[in-house]
Parts: sequence; C-alpha cells; structure tokens
Amino acid sequence: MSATNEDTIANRICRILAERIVTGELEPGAKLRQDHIAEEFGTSHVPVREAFRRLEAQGLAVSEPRRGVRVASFSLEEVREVAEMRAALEVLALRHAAPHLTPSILNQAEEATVEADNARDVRSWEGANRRFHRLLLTPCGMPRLLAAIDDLHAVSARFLFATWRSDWEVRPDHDHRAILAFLRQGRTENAAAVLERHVQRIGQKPVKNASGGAFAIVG
Amino acid sequence: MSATNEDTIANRICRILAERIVTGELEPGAKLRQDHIAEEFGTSHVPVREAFRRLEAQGLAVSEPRRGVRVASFSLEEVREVAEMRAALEVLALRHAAPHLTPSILNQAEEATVEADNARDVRSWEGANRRFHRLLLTPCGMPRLLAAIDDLHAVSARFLFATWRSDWEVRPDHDHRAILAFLRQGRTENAAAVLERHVQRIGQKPVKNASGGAFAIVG
DNA sequence: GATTCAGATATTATCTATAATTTCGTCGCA
DNA sequence: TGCGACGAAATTATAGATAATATCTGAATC
Repeated sequence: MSATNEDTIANRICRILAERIVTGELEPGAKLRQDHIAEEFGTSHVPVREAFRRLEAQGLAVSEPRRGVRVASFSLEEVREVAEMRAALEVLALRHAAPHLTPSILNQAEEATVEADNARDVRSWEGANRRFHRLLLTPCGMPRLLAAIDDLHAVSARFLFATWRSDWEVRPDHDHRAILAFLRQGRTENAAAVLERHVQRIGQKPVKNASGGAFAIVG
Repeated sequence: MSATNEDTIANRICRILAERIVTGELEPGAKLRQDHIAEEFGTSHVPVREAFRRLEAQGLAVSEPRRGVRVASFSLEEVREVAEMRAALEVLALRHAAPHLTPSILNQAEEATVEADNARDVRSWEGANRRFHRLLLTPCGMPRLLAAIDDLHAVSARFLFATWRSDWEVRPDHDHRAILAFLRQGRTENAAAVLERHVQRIGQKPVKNASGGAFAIVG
C-alpha cells in the first residue's frame, strides 16, 4: 500500500515542495536547486524538473530559463487578486452545488466551523477552514472549477501562514455560520453573497488591533 | 534573434502541441508518445515530458502514470463548465479594467469586432474574437487572472474548432457592439452583464437553424 | 468458439553523463 | 580603496542509456 506505486516520483516531490512553500518553510524568492532537491529525495534531477513545471503552473514557483527556479514571491496586490478570483469562482461553485447539498453535508460543514473556531494554531485552523469550503463546493460536480479553486486556496493559505507565524487567536467565524444558515433555508443567493464578501476579505490590508499586533482578516 | 534563445525547447514543444490540440489536428483521446514527439522535434524526451506537464496543467492533456499521456477529451458538460468559469472571471477582469480603458483601446476593440464579422473562416474569426476580449481585459493589470482566462480561452477555441470543421458563416456580433457601447458610456455594469451572458452562450447546446445544419453559439 | 495465460513488443519512468550558461569570488589595476 | 575583468565553481539543459511496466499477439485449453 505504498504511495510510490500509485504516484510518480515527480508527483510526490511536487506535493512536498508545495507544502513547504505554502507553510512558509521555503521563503519567497528562495532558490530551488534541482540537484540538491534530487539528492534529498534520492532521485535524479529529471523528476525534479517535472515537479518544477507543475509548481510553476500552480503559481507557487517562477522559473527563468537558464537562471533557475525560485519560490514565487507574493505581494499584497497578488493576494488580493487571488482573493477576488476565489470569490468569483467559489460563488459560481456554490450556486451549482447548492441543489445537491444534503443536511449531512451541512452538518459536516458546521462541525468544520466549530473545529476552526477552536483551533489553537494556524495550521489546524486552515485545515478546518478549507474543509468547510470544500464540503460546500465539491457537490457542484465541476472538476476543473474545483481544481482551480484548490490552487487559489493554496496561495491564500501561503499568505495566511506568512501573516500569522506563531501568534493566533481564536475568533468565532460569523460568516461561515451565516452561510450555513442561509443554505439551510434554501436561500442560495444570500449564502453566495456572504461567501463573496467573506472570501474577498482575505486580501484586505492588515489592521492594528487593540493589543497592537498587525492583523489581517482571512477566509 | 532566434526564438530558441529566449525560449526553452520544452516551451516551444508545449506551444506547438497546444496549438495542434486546440485546432483539432490532434484529436481528443489521441496518445501523445514522448519518443515520437521527441524525434519529431529533434530533441530528447526530457523536454517533451516537461511540455506534457504544462499541457496537463492547462487541461489540454491528461496523464496516467505509467500509461502515458493523452489529448484531453472534452464533453459538452466540460465546455459549459469552462464557459461559466470564463464568464465569472472575464466579468471580474472587465470591472477592474474598465477604469483604465482608453478611447484608443475601445477603437482597437471595435476594429477587432469588424474583423471578426468579416472573417471567412473559423481560425481568423477566433483570432479576432480573442483579440477583442484581450484588449478589453488586459488593462485590469491582474496577471494571474489573465493567464487563467487565456487557458480557458484555449479550451473554448478547441470546442469552436471542433464544431465548425469547415463550414463557417459570417454573423455580425451584436454582443460585442453592445459591450463597446456601454463601455463608451461608462456603464461598466451593463457591459459586464452583456459580457457574462455572451460568454456563457459558448456552452449552449447546438441548435438546428433554417438551413438544417447544426450550429452552436460561440463567444 | 470463447477465454485465459504466456511471451514478445512497445512505451514509460528513471538514471547517468555531457555540454553550455550563469554566477560568484578573486585578482589586478586605477 | 573602489572598480572592472577574468576564471573557477555551480547549476541548468539536454542527450543517451537502462530498468520496469503496460499492451498486444497468439496459442493452448476449457
């Protein structure tokens, strides 16, 4: 039951590098040296290069011919761009998913919200948050749309992890609950409207809170 | 000034294969054999494999580990999905581009519309149509969004070329003119609404017209 | 006559090696 | 001491070769 059999090496490298980039373990602008990575994974550089191409397509790395591959940098502007794209696409997905949402799915989404509210660190909050969004959108049955949203989620998560390196405070997520409430009433358009505002908040510029720390609103 | 210098071989292979897939020269489901392609381009198979990864990311090819790469098949459902994504993203792009649209740009877009209306074959119509959309959207200054739209355009074009293999009739594009008229008046939201409907029509199922031929509405 | 198993063939995924390009450090000179 | 050019090291891009896997063909058996 080893993952090596169903997955190609390039895939595994891609997945692991993507995780490192998203979590911030690999910082923006850091060089990705194929020989080093190949050595780390005990492979040659060929699968590493293939993994690079996929990371490039996901927007997590940028490659300049003959000058190597670097972890993509991301400006606040870019984060806002991704937020707007996510808002547009998630709303689309939600509209198509709504007719297929069952009480069971909505309950699972509520559980994810509770879990997010009780999360003690960013990592677990992000996991629960992503599960919430995925649960509601997957039933739309549009694979390409979902894949695009997933890629955008990864970039959002990057921003999230970069902003909250260690300090994280528990905040109940009113938007998620409002979305669930509307969906339970069959008011899809209201839910979509909340979702749109909710996701767009990701890119809002960091604001100072009472304790003086820099905070950004996330979704 | 050869393109070989600024572009990697993998890029060139990717571009040429993408064109073949889009134009229908390579049919859906066709196997892409790396050794054959490598031989054709006079290279080894390594850059070919890298090109495959990019085609995969663009949704033009699908790869099963150890079983090779095939030209992606596309159902009417998938075309509709792409149309909806395009509609959502192009509307977003247009909203951000509108403030930066100059009379010069709008005039160029009008020229593109005229050119499309006079196009005698699908290829040239598609080129002019794409130029129209690109002219209006590029000023939004959101590179990732534009790249995503470009990829979706490619899939739309595939459907277009597959539907009109040879027969093509000239039809004036009222939507394009309406969009331009609204933009000239600064009525961005009206323009966006027309654009949204316009793009969504791509995926509408083919209908019979008076002469009995099968037609699909495109945009 | 259909089905299954085995061998042959073709293709993929990977590794090792080579050529070319870039970068970085150092040395010389003003 | 600062600037520029040269050279060495590192890295990328490609080529050729190898092992593993899937597909196809055909025959033998039920």
